[in-house]
Amino acid sequence: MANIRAVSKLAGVSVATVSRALRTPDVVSEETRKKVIEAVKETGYKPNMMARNFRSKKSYSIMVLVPDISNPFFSMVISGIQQAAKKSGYSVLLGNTMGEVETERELAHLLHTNQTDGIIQLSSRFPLAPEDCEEGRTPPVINCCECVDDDSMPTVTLDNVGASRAMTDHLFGLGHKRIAVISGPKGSPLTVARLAGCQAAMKAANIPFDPALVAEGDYSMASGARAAEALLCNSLRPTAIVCFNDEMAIGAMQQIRKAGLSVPGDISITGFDNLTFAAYTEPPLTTICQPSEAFGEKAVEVLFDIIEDRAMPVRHLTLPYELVVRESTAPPSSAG
Amino acid sequence: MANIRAVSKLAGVSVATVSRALRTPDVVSEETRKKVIEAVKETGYKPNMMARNFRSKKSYSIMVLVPDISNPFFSMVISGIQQAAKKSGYSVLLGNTMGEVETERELAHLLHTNQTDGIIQLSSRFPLAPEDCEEGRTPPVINCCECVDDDSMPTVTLDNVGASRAMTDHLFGLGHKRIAVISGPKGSPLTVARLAGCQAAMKAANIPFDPALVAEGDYSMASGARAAEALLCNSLRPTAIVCFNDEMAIGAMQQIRKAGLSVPGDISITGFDNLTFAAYTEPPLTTICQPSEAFGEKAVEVLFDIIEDRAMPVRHLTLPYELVVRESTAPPSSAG
DNA sequence: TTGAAAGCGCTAACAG
DNA sequence: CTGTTAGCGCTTTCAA
Repeated sequence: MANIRAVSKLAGVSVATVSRALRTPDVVSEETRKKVIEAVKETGYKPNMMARNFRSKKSYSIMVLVPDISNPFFSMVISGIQQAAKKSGYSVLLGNTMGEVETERELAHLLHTNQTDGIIQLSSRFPLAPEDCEEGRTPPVINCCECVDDDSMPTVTLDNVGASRAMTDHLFGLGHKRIAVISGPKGSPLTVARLAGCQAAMKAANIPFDPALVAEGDYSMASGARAAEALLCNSLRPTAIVCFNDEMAIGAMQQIRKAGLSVPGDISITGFDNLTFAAYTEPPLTTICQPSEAFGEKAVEVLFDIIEDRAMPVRHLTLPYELVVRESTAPPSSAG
Repeated sequence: MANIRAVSKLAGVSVATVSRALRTPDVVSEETRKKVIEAVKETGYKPNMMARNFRSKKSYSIMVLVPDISNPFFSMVISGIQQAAKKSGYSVLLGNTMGEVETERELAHLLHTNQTDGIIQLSSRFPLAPEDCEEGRTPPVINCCECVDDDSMPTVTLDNVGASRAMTDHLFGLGHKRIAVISGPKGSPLTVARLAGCQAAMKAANIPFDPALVAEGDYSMASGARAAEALLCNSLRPTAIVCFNDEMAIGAMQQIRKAGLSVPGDISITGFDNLTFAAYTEPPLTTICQPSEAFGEKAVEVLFDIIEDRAMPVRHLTLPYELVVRESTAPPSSAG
């Protein structure tokens, strides 16, 4: 492979000039630039990015940590990240963590070995090992589309409280009074936020909150089915179930069918995320649309603010949700 | 950040010795090794991978080109790739191409700028631009889980002919005679292979192949719905539809419901891929299970054979499918 | 087993 | 505007 020296020789200029002609063309004369371009073509020269990055102490890559890449919601966010990164000439390293702290830390370690310039974490944990972050400056690590307990980490997040409140209000508007919830892991910041939204709506509607109507899931379809099964055992059956993601809603719907009940005839179901699949369930799912691609774009912006040490880094960004009403919600049959 | 020189000073050895103690420990004396380890700890030294890679002319990363990362099947394959890559100390660069040739080439170009050591392409095209591959040696580019027309590119693929034949046979076994197909883009190698499987089964069963019963889709749910709509207009309605992926099957099922027909009562439906969602559709989907994670692992193996210039590179690998029978298939109602 | 020294390909002062 | 020069941090001969 031709290197910069070969080009400089052929063009009859110094290597520095070649470098400049390529990186900062406006700083070399028209004539030299032409000679260089010509020589580049002739030699088939491709700059060695490894050398370039090494020299400039930047990898021009960011890493996205994702608990489970086969979750379609995360893939859409990642898609947004990649698009935005590409615009700035960055590439995206994938870090599938399977939710394991150890794997997360291992991957986050790449930051300190100069293999990546920044990290976008899609789950709520701060990924750096304690020994990895004793520096004074803000580490280039941000969170995207999750809630985080400590706010040392910049975030791009949804108005989760507002969204779940809007969803609960939608059900109240249809006449539901006994509303159950299939939540994420209890205690996780995201669950806490969404639960708060539901409770706020109930409070405003003067309906007491019944903890027995909250079943815990882990965002998988199987867990949604299990949780629904538990809820159906309740002496007084709920007339609606708010699920904290679409997968659990899909699992719940299957379980409800198995129990011989119908959606929304007997029970209304709602999801969260608006996966492409949500429009194709039977019945199509009422859900909250998260701007997944925008999440990715914004996350990249915020991260670059830190990486490039900009004066005014945005710390916390909240993106808007949208309630998407489909056929999985309807007024309760035995109204009142 | 402490560098190798700082460590060597503190340990009272040369930088070469530090490098050796870290990379090839068995070649330095027990005593020196200890001194070095100690100094590494004290200084908090982390080797600069950018420098290391630059020096050794390897990026230790591979790139996966994927037409659409939000397709759950691809994400599972990618997950397998990442796991296998990590085992060998490689990281995975993501290349979402949105199916665009231009983007593919742009990304594949990273190979020639030393930003990646190899490419796993998840769609059927050879991704290198012509001007990028005039070398003598095999480019480190392989295909995974797609069929490819020219066999210059090594592949890891499914027995697609066998799988679609098995699926068609399953339907014959149930008594179906009029079987329609919702295929991928016509002419694409994958479509050709799967269609061949269906036709082989039909031929063996002495049932003539009717081109009017093949509707084209693009693997999206929406396209599956459209294709089903077209097929339902057919004067003689099919009793079963073989779809070339699960998403199109899901779209088709919705369309069939909309037409007031039932699955499998009026029409049996089959998919391909066995997405997690396939077990949760209404009714649960009969489909072909592809070993998606194994795809990734094998692909990495084959790619490494090329990257590391092994003597006996495997060129073409075929992985086994599995027929998963669920409730979307049943004997035709008006049998015969 | 270790050290000295060269140099990977490039960028970035600093002079001119 | 351009050339000279000095490295970036590491690995890898080559000698000792």
